[in-house]
Amino acid sequence: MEKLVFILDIDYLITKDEKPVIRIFCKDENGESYTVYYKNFLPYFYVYVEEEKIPSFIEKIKETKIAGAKIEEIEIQKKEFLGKELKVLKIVINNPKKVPKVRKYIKDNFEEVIETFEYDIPFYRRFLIDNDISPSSWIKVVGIEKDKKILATRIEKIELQKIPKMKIYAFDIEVFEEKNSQKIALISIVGNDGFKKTLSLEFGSFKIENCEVFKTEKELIKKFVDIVKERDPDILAGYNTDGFDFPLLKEKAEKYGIELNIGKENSKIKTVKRGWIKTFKIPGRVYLDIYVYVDHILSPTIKTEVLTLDAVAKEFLGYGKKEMSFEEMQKIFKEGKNVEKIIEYNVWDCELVLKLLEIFLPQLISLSKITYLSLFDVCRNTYSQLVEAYLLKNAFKDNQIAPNKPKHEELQIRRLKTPYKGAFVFEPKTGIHENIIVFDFRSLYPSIIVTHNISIDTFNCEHQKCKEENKVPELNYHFCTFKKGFIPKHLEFLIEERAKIKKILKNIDKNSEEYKLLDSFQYSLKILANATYGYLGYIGARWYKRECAESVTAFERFYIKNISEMAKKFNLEIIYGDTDSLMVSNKNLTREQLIEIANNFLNLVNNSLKGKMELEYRGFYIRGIFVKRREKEIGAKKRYALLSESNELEIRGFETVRRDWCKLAKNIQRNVLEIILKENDVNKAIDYVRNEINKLKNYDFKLEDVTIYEQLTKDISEYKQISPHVIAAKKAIQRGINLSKGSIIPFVITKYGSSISEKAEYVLFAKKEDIDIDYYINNQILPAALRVLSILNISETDILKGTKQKSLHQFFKF
DNA sequence: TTTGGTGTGGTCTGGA
DNA sequence: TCCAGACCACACC
Repeated sequence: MEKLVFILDIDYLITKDEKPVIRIFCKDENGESYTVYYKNFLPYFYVYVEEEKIPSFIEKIKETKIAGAKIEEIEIQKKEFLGKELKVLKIVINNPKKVPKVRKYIKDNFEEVIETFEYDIPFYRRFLIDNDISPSSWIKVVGIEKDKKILATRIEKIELQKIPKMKIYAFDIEVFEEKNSQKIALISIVGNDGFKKTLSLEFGSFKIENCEVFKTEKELIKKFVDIVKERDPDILAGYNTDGFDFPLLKEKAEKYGIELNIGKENSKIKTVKRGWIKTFKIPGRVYLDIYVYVDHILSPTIKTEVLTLDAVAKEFLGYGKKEMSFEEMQKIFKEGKNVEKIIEYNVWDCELVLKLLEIFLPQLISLSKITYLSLFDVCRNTYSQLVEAYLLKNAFKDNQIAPNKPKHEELQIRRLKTPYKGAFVFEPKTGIHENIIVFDFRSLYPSIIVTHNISIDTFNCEHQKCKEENKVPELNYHFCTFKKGFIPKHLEFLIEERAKIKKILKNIDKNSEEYKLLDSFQYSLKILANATYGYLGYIGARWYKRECAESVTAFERFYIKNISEMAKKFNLEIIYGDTDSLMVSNKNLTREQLIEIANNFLNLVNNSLKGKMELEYRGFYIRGIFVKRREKEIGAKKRYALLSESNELEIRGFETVRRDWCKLAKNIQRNVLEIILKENDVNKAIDYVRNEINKLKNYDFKLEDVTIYEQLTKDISEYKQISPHVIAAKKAIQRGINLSKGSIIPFVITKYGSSISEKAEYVLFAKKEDIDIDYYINNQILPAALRVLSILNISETDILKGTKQKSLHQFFKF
């Protein structure tokens, strides 16, 4: 028979005779689930042996058992390794689990073995790569079917864009804390098929639809297991379920002797260690913890400073969680009144996860298609791992051998290298400027890599021509111009695919499914393209090449300085610029004149740029402010605010956009910027700040307004300098709060203590009366406000004592 | 074993 | 007591 199916998850089994069977969980067009078994694929790795000793080496290892594994086949292959041809032996063995041992044995026991390669690629990925099958795509399976199980004799990839309807379920657990013990009080499960259920322990009496009450945790967990098995979702998702819900569920299940066999075919969940992070595999289902995806991939591109479900939902959906504090919830549990409210809250969390998944799943699927990683892996990987997976898959296609991951020793060497010189940042012209035009290079780093063919295999080639025509500025490096490098080749593919998709997107309905899918695809391509430069300089990378990363920034400096010189020739004054952007202005020109000149400049620049390089017009700004560095006369880089023509403020670097300043100071600074840039009214700004300070003095504020958030970036014992947030954390830990490396500490500064650190207190244990008003005036509000106002010659005294109005007309032209 | 370098600014720390 | 430098967090691109 023949069957068209969509791959959801993939793993393998080992038969009794120690042979692997690839197992693919999938769905057909009608939404029916199938499991495909495929036996015709064996694990292997490569051995690089001194050429003249190849025959004798083969003789020695052939037909022997090594480290308990059988060698099935040895094949001599010609491959390419970092630009050089390499003759290697492909060693095929019977059992994927034995690959590390066999490899180690061969490496350790045969002198003629120079190196071993590709021994650490997970078997499921090896299968996909070698057969050019991407997960999250359609395949045609040929074989014998019985009870939705297919024993496949052949598997072929099929190009098809659509995605079958999937059964997606989200779950969430709430706990009840009592006498140092934690009980699972509630589990809600919500599906995209309309299924909705809450399992609850007994708390007083309440009646609510779709809720089932249990006397014990044990019964409750059992029911959870039953529901998952019975509803049989394709995808099971949650928010921070790797870190909280599943570890708790596992602990309790073990305690009560319940089997968490919620996988397909009754298989049990497995704990998987990824580095020092634990996660859980549910065989046959796609288990996604979207918090991990947000944390690893989305966090740098989103605005919110905390990654709670509430904040992330607000950013992507426009609405957040239902309101309920932990304390309130515990009180409700304890008193057994109003439990409905918690159930509603808990179910809503699941709904949010489902809603977020509508946005994230297409992205995950796209990334999975590009990298050949499973959805499970894509969801939990970091940038470097995504880039590496993409390169790994393409290495096979190009007959390249992948470099090995650096071992401990190599890592040490790489770590010790001093950082290389990075991007160029202009010193801003301080003050308020009017009529500002901003340009930036479109995807600068990817463009440089492609245009200058920056790659390990093209680095410092022998050709004289390349030395002359593709030399790196400031450095004694050059890159080959005859042969396309491995990295630029595949980076260019990403850029071009993205351009194609963006073109298509222009002509389709923004609300259509197709648009969402393609838009996610182009976004995924962008993520990978932008991460490639960083990957080259990442010490943990297989394709690490410091000189390549160094060359990219050298070209960056060359280009940005070049165009700034050209801009000057056009009578454009350089206000500021950072890495790939340039801000220009000219006091003596009108808006229209300026835009015309800018266009001429842009044309000239783009005509002179080659390859993928392109300068873009980002926008015209009515006004902008650039401030000075603290106690210094020079302009502060990376701190400015621009007012766009649509009257919106774009604020960069200021305290307003930082997490480690209290809301009060941040709001005041933002409003000062608004008043200055929009209304041009300095006196109003001064009055405003003075008034806010008075409000503070009168205790007219909320505790959350004065809360400062800072992260514990290391283990608490590792701190050499005890900062306020560290003290606050220490105090909180003593009082039983669970805080560790990675926690974000909300704290306030109180009156009690001599140093600021001593005065720091975890916000939960502070009251309004404890607040050190002077600290907030002198160390929060005033610095934040004066950062902006001092550029207009306003001083602390002007705000605190000054009653006379400043005449400031000289700063503005009307 | 959490892509890169550049940059600002607060607080602490220890020696003058 | 003062101050420079170290430490630390977080932003920009």
